[in-house]
Amino acid sequence: MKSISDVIEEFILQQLVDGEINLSRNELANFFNCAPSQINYVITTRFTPSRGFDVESRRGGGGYIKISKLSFNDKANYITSLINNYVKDEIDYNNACLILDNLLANDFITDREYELMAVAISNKSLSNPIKMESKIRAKILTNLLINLVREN
Amino acid sequence: MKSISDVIEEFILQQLVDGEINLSRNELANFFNCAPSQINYVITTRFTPSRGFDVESRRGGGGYIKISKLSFNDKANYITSLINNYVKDEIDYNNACLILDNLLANDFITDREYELMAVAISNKSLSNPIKMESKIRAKILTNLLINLVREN
DNA sequence: ATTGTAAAGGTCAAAGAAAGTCAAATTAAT
DNA sequence: ATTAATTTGACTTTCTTTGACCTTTACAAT
Repeated sequence: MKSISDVIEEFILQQLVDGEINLSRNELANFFNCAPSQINYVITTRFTPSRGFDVESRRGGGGYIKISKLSFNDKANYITSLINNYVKDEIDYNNACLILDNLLANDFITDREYELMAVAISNKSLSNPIKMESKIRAKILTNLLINLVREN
Repeated sequence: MKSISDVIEEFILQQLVDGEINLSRNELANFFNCAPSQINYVITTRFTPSRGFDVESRRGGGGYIKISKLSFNDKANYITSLINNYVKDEIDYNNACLILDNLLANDFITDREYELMAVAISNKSLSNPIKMESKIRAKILTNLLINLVREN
């Protein structure tokens, strides 16, 4: 059975098609017949920055909760700064993995994607001393495929 | 003699005709009048990846166990044959993409994963004439990251 | 200007609801 | 008679729900 939190999440998501909504915590709680704090729970667990959302709110009379989809640019900036500050034009495998860890922790990539990326840049993939593109690529691709096969 | 585990296995298998089921561990245990952990036992012994099943679950309120059949029969063989027959030790970008197309068409990878893989092996990632691993890797990683930024 | 009050929303911790783990006890197979 | 497979249950971990109490804000009365 779907939890009430899931239902609320879906509901909010639907309203979010335009990129932004303003909602009233109490009204929403009332509508779904739940504790007002449940709305906070849904927001803190599902509408996190790492999932690409931004939330602002105001208390008191005429208070509100505004949820907006993170614009591309925020995410882009974050990743761009990773590129500029950490990757630069040279990086070893372990430091590269630290970056992947970071991406994963921020929910920018899934576990599977993490694996794909890690494999693509692994020493195993790159240990070809010859400069022929196609050979290197073949190795990378082979390792990506093996990774898919390995599963679990 | 048929054990209760066998019966539960059959039951699950029946529901699985559509390729996927969502079940509640407690309900099932209740239905079969067994310990909840027996469901785990059945799952870990019978619905393993190597038998072609994937299992995911969630705890807490609204928790569930989702079992799904891997859509392709012998995924490993299939992919291995791709490696052996098409990739070999050299492959150009366009042919590599044909393989990715194939994987995508078979639902072995998501759109995002397709992108990641394509970027990893793109000419852009590999056009470094120098044989220094770290530089090549940095390029690949950078392109993977840029790809993430582009997304959507 | 100051203060009081009601109307929001915020926090946090306890209770509840699932599922997971592990190992002991039992049962089946060889 | 051993070994392997199954069954059970106590204990753990994770996620959700609820409620009591806190803080901020707008507005009206002084």
